[in-house]
Amino acid sequence: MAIKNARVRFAPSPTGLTHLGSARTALYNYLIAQQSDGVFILRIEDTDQKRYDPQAEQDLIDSLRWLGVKWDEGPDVGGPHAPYHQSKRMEIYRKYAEELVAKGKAYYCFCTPQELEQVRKQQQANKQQPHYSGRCRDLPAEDAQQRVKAGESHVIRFKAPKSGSITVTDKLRGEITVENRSIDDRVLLKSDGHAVYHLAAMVDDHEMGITHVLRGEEWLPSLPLHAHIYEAFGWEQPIWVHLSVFLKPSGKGKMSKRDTEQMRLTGQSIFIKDLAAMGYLPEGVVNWIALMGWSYDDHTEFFPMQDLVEKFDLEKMNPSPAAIDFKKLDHFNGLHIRALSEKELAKRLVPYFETAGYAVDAKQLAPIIPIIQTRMTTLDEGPQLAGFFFQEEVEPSVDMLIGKGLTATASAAALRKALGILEVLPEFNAASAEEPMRAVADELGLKAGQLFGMLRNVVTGQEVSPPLFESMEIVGRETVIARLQRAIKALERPGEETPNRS
RNA sequence: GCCCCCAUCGUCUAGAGGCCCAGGACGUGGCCCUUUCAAGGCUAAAACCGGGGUUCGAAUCCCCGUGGGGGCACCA
Repeated sequence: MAIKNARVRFAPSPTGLTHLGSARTALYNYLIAQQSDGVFILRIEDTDQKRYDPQAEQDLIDSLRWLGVKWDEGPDVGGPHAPYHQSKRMEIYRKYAEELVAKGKAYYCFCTPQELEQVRKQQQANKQQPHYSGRCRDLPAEDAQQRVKAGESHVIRFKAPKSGSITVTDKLRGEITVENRSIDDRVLLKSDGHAVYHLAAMVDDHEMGITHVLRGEEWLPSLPLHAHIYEAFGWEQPIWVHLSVFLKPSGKGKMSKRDTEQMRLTGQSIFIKDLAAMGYLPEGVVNWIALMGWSYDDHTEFFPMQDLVEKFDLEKMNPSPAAIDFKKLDHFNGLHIRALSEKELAKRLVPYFETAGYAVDAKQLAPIIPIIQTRMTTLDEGPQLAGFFFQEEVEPSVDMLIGKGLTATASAAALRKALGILEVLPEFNAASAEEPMRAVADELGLKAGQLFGMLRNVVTGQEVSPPLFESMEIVGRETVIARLQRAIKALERPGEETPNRS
């Protein structure tokens, strides 16, 4: 069932780095807007001035941009419902809060935080669900008005019904019914004049014409409250969709702050920013998180963004929590690396070579792409794999230069023989070098692998490398010869007569 | 303590009463390809939380239990 012209929003509270959970919520919203020819709004929920962090907001914008999740309206791009920072919409919330007071659906409360805290403690001690005492709930309107005018510090509280029950509908879970007496008289407007989430989000969603609210599961318990607020205003509710939470890789519980730090130490992270630095592709990350909680029924798992836009479907979402699996991210990242054009991959590799200390451009990278593309799971592996192409000199240990089951002298002799032939080869390329080298091995009674292994170490300086002859061609005859000569010299130094591991 | 949500291989999931002695993917083991490492191909092991119902028939519906998760702020 296709949605048309959805108006959706992602409304984070920038208090820390953007992580996978937020990214997925943003992604799903974006997909719905895209596929329905709708509008995706980015709204910043910064009504808690103590916790708001401008750096976190910048990180949010960078992370979303990097992922390719684009918004139509938002703080940086503007739009018909500006401003998009809730801290700049105070008067709007005040007006609506007063409206509820006038309707008898909310009331002024003069209880101090200390008083509330005390009551709460007592309730907890009595093993009761902490609820507002109701002390100001039935204050005569005149008196309350008077005290407000006199400048007495106050908040506005919602007057939740005390009897009966309410039934709300979540797209993934169906109808949820709760007793009204379990719903508290929550604060809507704080004494500092800022609205609380419960008011600000409802007002904005209504004013911005939001049709589908996709948000984290942690909001599910307050959904009945939100439904009551909508009812109090006489507004029509949006379609509510509560996304399951992400669990730790172990599947045991939500990621705690300590967990995330622990994870970063081991080279993994749930922060988008880190993932980018670690060499993951936005395509890989998007594909990965899209499939945590949603699936497509023909078993397809490879999804470029455009396909997600076409295929994503709220009906196929899964309400149960999902454990994060970084192995699967590696898999998707590899898939997307291989799906990149050679030109594009070269371009994306440049920064990783730069941070590894190689000053190369995409053009210099171009020839090596075909031989490294299937060998990478993350972009930062590029320099490890192919750095030797750009090094003046490689530094294999003497041990590495000795062929399997050979002595140093035998190894030196073999390399010398190979050198003699490579020097005079009429053409120096992968195709022309392989056969003669096989012949050399034959002649010396060596297995091809024995000789090739030595050559690999000599030319690349590493035991794991891209294919040998292709590498030699790219490195070039001159450098190959120089590296061979150096290796032979190292091998012929006295005292190296022990046979190598077999 | 109270409220809410969830429950299929180790993990992500397919499964909307017979198509399921449960399918795919990741990971793991084996084989093939191969100069290393990958990629690719083939293949194997691996799950319906438990108990009651309903029904001719239940992974699928209902109830209870258990387990897991989330929430109970002038935070979002």
